[in-house]
Amino acid sequence: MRRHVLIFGIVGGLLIATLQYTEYRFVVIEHSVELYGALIAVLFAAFGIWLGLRITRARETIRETVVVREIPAQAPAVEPFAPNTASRQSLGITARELEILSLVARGHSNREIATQLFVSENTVKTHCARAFDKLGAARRTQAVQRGKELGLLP
Amino acid sequence: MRRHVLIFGIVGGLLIATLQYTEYRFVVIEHSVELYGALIAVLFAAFGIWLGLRITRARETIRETVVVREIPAQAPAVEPFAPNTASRQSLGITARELEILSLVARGHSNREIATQLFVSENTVKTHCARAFDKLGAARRTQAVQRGKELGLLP
DNA sequence: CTAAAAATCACCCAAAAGAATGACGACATC
DNA sequence: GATGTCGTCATTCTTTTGGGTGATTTTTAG
Repeated sequence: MRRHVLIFGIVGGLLIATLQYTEYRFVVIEHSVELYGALIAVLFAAFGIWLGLRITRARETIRETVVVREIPAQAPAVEPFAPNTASRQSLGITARELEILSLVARGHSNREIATQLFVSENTVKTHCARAFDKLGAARRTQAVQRGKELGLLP
Repeated sequence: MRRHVLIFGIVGGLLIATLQYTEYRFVVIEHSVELYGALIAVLFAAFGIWLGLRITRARETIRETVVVREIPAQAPAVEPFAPNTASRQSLGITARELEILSLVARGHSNREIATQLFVSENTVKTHCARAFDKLGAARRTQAVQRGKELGLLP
């Protein structure tokens, strides 16, 4: 959070510096204002996207405590799977760990998972390691197997 | 979380103010290039945030419909399980390959499988590689997943 | 506000897994 | 006898995983 401001400050400072520089450099020589504008545009667009993603990601984690409600459950059609919260909590497996675990179970590599969740591969590995530890698994295939046994995975 | 936006707004405002200030200070030119730049900057930043929100919204809605029912964590009744011979043969997967595959699915390592079947680890790897190829899998977890989808594995 | 829990990331190292070859024998079948 | 499939094994090399440790940041709970 403080880092965001810091980064923003730095970028802003650089931007201003660039502004002044380009002012002296280009404007006098009547260079393209469009290029200059486009540069800032791209810069800020990228920053905006990044910020937007960050914001929504924060909101998603809050959302986690949502719906767990009983339902008639008569249609086994496309079985909407709900992980067994009891065994999950008794093992101390966090929601995030389970999320990664389910992606592992779908056959994704750590790198793929990292890309998909917008985190670093190292983070995925950390989550994996902790989940494996809590499940008493030495391999991901074993973890998946255990997870299914415990009703944590579909 | 929403503080991000707030801070972003404030800093943005400050930036614009600064730009205008520097304009009065430095500019001897008729248009304010900075103001122009800042304008697109803000515009694109907003666009970026909007885009970020939009990108993640799709994922969120999916996530929301997920949780519906708890599943009893009890093991499925001891069913014999007969592997689907049709899809097995149509893929050209041999019995031996399926045998190794099922051990992979149970979470065993190549070495363990090799020991268990009295063959070399290299042999296991070969069988694995061929099975993965026939299943179109790049990883063992993926192969297991596909195998279950196809009814080859319990 | 503060303390605890969770999530994030980095680094190093070792082990496992996988890809790409090539090879050899057993066996069935035509 | 030639052919083809299958199971077996080796070698080399690259990638992926996993273990261990420590650190920072964010979130949550009290």
